[in-house]
Amino acid sequence: MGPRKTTTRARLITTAAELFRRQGYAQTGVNQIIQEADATSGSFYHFFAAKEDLLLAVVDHIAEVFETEIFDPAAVRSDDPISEIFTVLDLYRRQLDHGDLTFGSPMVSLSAEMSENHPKVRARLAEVFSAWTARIEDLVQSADNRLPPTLDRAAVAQLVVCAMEGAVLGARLNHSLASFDATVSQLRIFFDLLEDREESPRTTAAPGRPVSAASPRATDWRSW
Amino acid sequence: MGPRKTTTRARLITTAAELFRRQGYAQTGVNQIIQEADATSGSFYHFFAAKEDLLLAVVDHIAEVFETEIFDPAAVRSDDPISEIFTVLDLYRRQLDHGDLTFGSPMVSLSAEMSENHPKVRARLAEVFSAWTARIEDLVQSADNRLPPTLDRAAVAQLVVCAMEGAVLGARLNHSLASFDATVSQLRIFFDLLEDREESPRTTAAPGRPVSAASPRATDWRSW
DNA sequence: CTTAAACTAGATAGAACGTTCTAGTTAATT
DNA sequence: AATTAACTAGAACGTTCTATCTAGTTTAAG
Repeated sequence: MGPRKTTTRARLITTAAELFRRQGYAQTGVNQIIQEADATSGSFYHFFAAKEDLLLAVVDHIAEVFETEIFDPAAVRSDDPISEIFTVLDLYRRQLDHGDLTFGSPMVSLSAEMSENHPKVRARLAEVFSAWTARIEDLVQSADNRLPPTLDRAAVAQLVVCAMEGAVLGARLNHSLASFDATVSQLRIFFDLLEDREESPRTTAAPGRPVSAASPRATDWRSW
Repeated sequence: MGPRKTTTRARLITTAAELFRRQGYAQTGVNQIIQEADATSGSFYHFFAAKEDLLLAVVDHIAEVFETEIFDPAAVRSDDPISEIFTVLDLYRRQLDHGDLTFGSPMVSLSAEMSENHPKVRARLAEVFSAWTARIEDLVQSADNRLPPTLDRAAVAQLVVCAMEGAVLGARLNHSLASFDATVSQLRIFFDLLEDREESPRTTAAPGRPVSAASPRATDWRSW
């Protein structure tokens, strides 16, 4: 057998990732991918049985890039778990700016586009997002002693991830990172407030919370 | 002249809105829209010069539905501006459930899909989101006296909208409203914390806020 | 050097796409 | 009833799409 060290497959994947981000999956033709990756349809269908298989490879590639470019560096350069969350957000932010006045992440674009037409891809994307949320949740968990005990760690992590993804959508739409920055700044304030609480808890809960029944009282946050 | 009371145009728009939500714009063919709306290509191109013109009509339709089905009812049934924000979120939530185990809003799907290929549509979508954010910001502004004066009203509104849109993405992806609910619950806590502050302000700021330089001190929030 | 697999090349098939076209029908106005 | 515009109908056009096919080239192993 004669395996060959090749870059064609990799070029197809990275080219496709960028095109999918900019134009979407359906609006990107195989021919365009082939052209911009300096390949031919022969090569393409040698490596991928169908366009959708390339898509799956792209998703895996993105997930990997996120690990090596965002989560791992954030873990290295941060000691404090909460500031690590914001390091993740900052590193993510940098990935959004593509220099050409377009912003966005292939994950967000693909997540919105993939529907019941592509159940396998949808499932894979859900997995990746789930893993991200779990990583954030771990970080929240690590800051345990600084946060109110009744706080739902998983829910906080989901707010962070949802706000992040929504902010990416805004950045893409407005050609600007302004709403991303505003969103992060408010998350910062949220965490600050959560931490402040722990040092000086209130003795009474606020009256009149219209929706959430039986909201936890502030005095329950810490047993002292 | 003989104008005719017709429903064909409306049927095309609502059918397309639903198909665009489920499948995306590019993946939805004109033929499918025509079929499911019980129309023909003759009718289609009588009302719309091109597929993209239908898309613009769909976006306008969605914006209108949001006004009449979400923002207006929320304003009617709420007296308190902050609870009105959460009424909006709750009414939005109901729009997400389509009964067929698929969740999502056409706005989010289209926003992610529309790229530089469709600058006119992108601009219109940005307008609509901008209007939503402005409405939320107005509500935050109305709760002025209950919130810390240094709080950036626009930024809070952007957090709410971004979290909302990100949560829609999550709901779509996971076939579940769980992450939407979790996100809203944390927004609730955020607002509660902001309001609590006003009633029982702390006398010292928390130490060690890693990113935000010159964070406002708690004692500045209210002059008393 | 031989051989076989890995890979490349590009023409082409066959379906789906958005759109156009001509012809016909419906409904309001006079 | 006549007229005219609004609207419907569906076959057909040209393009673009994904995928296939046959043929050729490169690479590594024996």
